[in-house]
Amino acid sequence: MHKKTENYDCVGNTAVGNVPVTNGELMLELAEFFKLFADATRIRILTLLDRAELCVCEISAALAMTESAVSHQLKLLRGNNLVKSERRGKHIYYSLADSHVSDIIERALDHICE
Amino acid sequence: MHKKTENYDCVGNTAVGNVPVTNGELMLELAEFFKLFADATRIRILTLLDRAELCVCEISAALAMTESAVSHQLKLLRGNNLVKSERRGKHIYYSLADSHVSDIIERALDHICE
DNA sequence: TGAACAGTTGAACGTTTGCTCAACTGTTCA
DNA sequence: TGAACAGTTGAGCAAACGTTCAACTGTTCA
Repeated sequence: MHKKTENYDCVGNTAVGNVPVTNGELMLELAEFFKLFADATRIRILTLLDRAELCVCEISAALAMTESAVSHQLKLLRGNNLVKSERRGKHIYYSLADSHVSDIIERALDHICE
Repeated sequence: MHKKTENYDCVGNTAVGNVPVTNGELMLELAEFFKLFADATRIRILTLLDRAELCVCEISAALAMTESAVSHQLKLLRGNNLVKSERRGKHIYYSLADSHVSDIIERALDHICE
């Protein structure tokens, strides 16, 4: 059995998009970003919103989930600027904040479908 | 307080890339795929391998983690065809299985860096 | 005003996840 | 052969996660 070994001094080395690899800061940010897509509920919400602007009760109906569960996920997505919201009367309407979002999902679909 | 409501019949409706949205099958597969990127250790491994083919001990040294921890993650990545491995003598060398991988990471970086 | 609807929030929970540890397999080389 | 190196694996554990539940805020409309 073996233990932790010394870290390379990789500062200055670059990889994907001229980005330092082994030092965690940006890599952690990247992982946090992918986490937003790493749940079926959130992906379904994002894909719904790519199709149309929807209020919470429409989303929860479409997904057959409680408004509470959906609201928790929307809060996460909103907090990370993947979606934006706007109250109109009784309803709060959500839509994608950014065209990058569907872009990234589409790219992943390419991979999955060979 | 409110309870679950009825599901829309969304079969046939399409969104991103002509893909049904609310029925879980593909959305779940998509989420599973993003989960592979949703961890700093795995992202760092993938980004390292995008730069060069490396054996486990090199990766574990670069990340300052035990070979065991790295090996567990490599097993996951290998099982999902993101990386491939090849034994040469004492060492087992890993490399990216697919050019889509760095493509997807690069796209996410675009988003993060505004 | 107050009842009903729409949505949010925090605590509690069961599940999933990532690492550690120890034991194991496979390869080299003396 | 056997010791040393390289890597894998399963069990165990702590932390993170997603849903539920109940209580709350905000808006409408009669």
